[in-house]
Amino acid sequence: MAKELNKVYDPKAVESEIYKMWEEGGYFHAERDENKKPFTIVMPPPNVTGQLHMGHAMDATLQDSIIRFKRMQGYNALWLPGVDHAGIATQIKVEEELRKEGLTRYDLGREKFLERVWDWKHRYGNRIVEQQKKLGSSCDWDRARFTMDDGCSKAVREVFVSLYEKGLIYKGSRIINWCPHCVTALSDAEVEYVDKPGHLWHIRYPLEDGTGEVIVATTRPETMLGDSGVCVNPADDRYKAIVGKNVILPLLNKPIPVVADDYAEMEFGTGCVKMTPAHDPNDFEVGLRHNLEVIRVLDDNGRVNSLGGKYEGLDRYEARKAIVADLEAGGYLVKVEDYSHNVGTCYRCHNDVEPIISAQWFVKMKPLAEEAIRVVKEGETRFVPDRFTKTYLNWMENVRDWCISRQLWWGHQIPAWTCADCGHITVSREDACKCEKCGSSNIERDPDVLDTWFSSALWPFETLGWPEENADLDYFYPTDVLVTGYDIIFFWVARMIFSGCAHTGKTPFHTVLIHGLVRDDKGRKMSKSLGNGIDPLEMIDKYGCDALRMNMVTSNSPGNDMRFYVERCEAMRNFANKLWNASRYVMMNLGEDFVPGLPENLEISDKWVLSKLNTLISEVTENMDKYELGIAVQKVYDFIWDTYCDWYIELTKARLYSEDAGRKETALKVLVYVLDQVLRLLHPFMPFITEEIWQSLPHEGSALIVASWPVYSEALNFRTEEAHMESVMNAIRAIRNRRAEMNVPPSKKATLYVLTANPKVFAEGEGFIQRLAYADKVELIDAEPANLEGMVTCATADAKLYIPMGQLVDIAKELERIAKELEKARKNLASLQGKLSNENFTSRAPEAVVYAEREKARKAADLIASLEESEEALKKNL
RNA sequence: GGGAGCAUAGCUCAGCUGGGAGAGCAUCUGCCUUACAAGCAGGAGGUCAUAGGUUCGAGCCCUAUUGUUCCCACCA
Repeated sequence: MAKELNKVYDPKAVESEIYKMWEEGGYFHAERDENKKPFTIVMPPPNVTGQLHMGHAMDATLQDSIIRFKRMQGYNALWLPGVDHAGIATQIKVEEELRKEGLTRYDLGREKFLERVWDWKHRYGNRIVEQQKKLGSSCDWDRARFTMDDGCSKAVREVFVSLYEKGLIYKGSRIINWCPHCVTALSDAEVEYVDKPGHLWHIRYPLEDGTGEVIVATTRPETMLGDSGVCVNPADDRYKAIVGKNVILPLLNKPIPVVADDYAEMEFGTGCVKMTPAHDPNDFEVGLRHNLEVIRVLDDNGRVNSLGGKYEGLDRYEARKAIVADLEAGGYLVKVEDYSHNVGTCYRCHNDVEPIISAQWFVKMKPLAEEAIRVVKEGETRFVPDRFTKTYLNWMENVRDWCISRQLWWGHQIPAWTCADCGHITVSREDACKCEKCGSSNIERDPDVLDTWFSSALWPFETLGWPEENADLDYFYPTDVLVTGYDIIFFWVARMIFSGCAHTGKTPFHTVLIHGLVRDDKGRKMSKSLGNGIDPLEMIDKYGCDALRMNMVTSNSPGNDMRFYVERCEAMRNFANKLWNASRYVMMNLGEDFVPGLPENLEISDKWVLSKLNTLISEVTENMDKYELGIAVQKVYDFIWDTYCDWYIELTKARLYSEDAGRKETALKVLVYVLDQVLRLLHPFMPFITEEIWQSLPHEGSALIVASWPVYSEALNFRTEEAHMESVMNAIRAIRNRRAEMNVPPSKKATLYVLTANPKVFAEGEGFIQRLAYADKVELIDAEPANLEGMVTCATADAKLYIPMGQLVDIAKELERIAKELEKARKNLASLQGKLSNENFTSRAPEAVVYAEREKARKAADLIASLEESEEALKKNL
């Protein structure tokens, strides 16, 4: 049974094998089972164009840890994966490929282009999935979905049509965010505002009647080509006389009216604002109120169109230059100020976004937001950490209609057909062939596709077969936890919540676990352009998947960003190695006939470790339940390294090397038992190494991945033995301490005399003290040695230990040290006594706390007494 | 303009329901002690940003301040 194990853990040798074993064993697959409670997580689908990055690693580690924990707890755990078609990103990728062939998508035409994209998807679409497997993700790959597969497409169509029927989707001309580079409309969420240095140009607009002029200020002078008015505040005395008059728009030399509207603020600039209804949302509103002409002067590529007179064809920034120059030459430019302002940029290509009036499709958000607000307010969906509730509600309460049409080819094409004869729009679940109003077959399908996030919003239920009624949907939906970064709360989480509520009548998950961003070691966002990204696959290659996962989950708390340190991978690799070697030690000592199980004749150290393990189990389970993965894993780490390796293994050595087969057997059984339990606790975080070791240990069941999660057992609580063991350990620490101070190497052994009020405890601990405190012999004594010459003393709360060190001991120095220790102990006691003599404390603090303080005071007093005795005795020897 | 996070050892961060502060890395000392030098044993290093307050007791709760990061918002 015991395999020959390498001295150094080699992740590469085991990871792919273990993963294959899991996959072939079908452990990732979840089938409906009415006898088990389901636990479902849907994976945020990575872009089909995606390359695995640290964000994925974070996402996957958290989700996989949770799903593995739940699976071990006996839930029917389903982690549902999939891939997103990623409209713009994918289309751009394929267009780039085409460009290398000297082609554009227009050369191919829509149909051929889409074939090309599908072709690309079939070739490269699986790459991200293969990379995810390297992270150890235990997803149900059999159920993997794609946002453009037939089922999802059907769901999208159903949602679009039903919202349209309810009047919650409409087509209208609005000011939208237009990206001239991607040549499509964007939603508000897809615009990133960046503070950019710019200018404020003050321009003179003469009155038509020659009686004066007004001066307007603008950050975007090129938009003046589309000006159709000037606005002043109705309460502004300076301009009351000119309201209703016309001013002459410079360069174009045309009259435009002066209107009065509250929108113009008297304090800002001159109090006059130029109105460009086609290129500014506020101006558009003002224009509606005052019947101003809407003059769109930029085309889809951001160039001035035919309404721009001599500037036609110029790019918006070239036009700006030309116009400013002409204004200056014509004497219209009053002044130019430096001015920093917020510019909207496209979240995909980072070019400046242009507000443009355009006919687009929108989702009416207010009615949908109501329920989405309610479910969160009433706790049906809860954010972890809680503070993101506010972020979410704030957004949802102020949400504006969602622009969902995109001028792309790759995506779900809008199921709307416009009739060329009567102009009616037919929206239909089935492809329409004639106008539903006039019956004409002269209809044309809307060329636009839907925002990628429109289909992502349906992810939790479209992946389970919605809109078909089916048993899987009933069983696994609503899902349980959604894990994602705070950067896509608006894009995705919010939209899933309102979509789930609207279409299934249920909030799609009860918990949203939010994590932060993974940054580089200088705290910068990892990005392609900075070149500071660290490749998770490279880390896996170097340190192993488990080490990378541990890096993600330790020293990290929900919602907070983390910096990625390669050193931490190294530290976690070391931890893996530590566990590996501890296991190797255990297995090396197992005989062929070893039978696992908890033995009857437990010794003090066994009870100590079992009791500690028991506490660990209950704490870790509690932490996991509260999604405190970082805290949970830290406790397991500490237990394995400190409790199990540094202490328990050392404590068992005397028995393992002894002739007493019975005692050896007991020790081994406990060693194996505790190791088995601790492997289970660690498995969600370090799945590979734990499975590999577990498989080598004697075990019941096929695999650790489906082994049961440890449970707290009252029968394994050994409080008294735990305390006794700790008191022996304290003595060992005290001696090691003294020896280290005196630079005595371990090889130099000495006899040890122990004077204690608890001889029974120390008699039981004799062997430990001898072995771990480097004594050649331990003797219990019942009185202070008469001669303390050459004797080192160590005092703990319940024991005094004497080590004859001959020449090494300088009595004067010993006295000095004892004096120092005494001072410290007295201070400590004084503070404890102060507290205990405080009536307020003893009466108001919880009993357990008061009791603990009394115990501390008692121990401190004992220590002082003991130190004083030593001091006295040593003085005699001076 | 609104909202939020963060400020703890030299560095990066934990610290769960308030009971006298921890880890990793770095550093210093001594060890190849037959699982592990990717290790063992020991040490040094913190007015928990500042000032108040609540409490028997505050890193943790409240208020204000400073610094810093982020999100949201249509002031030309």
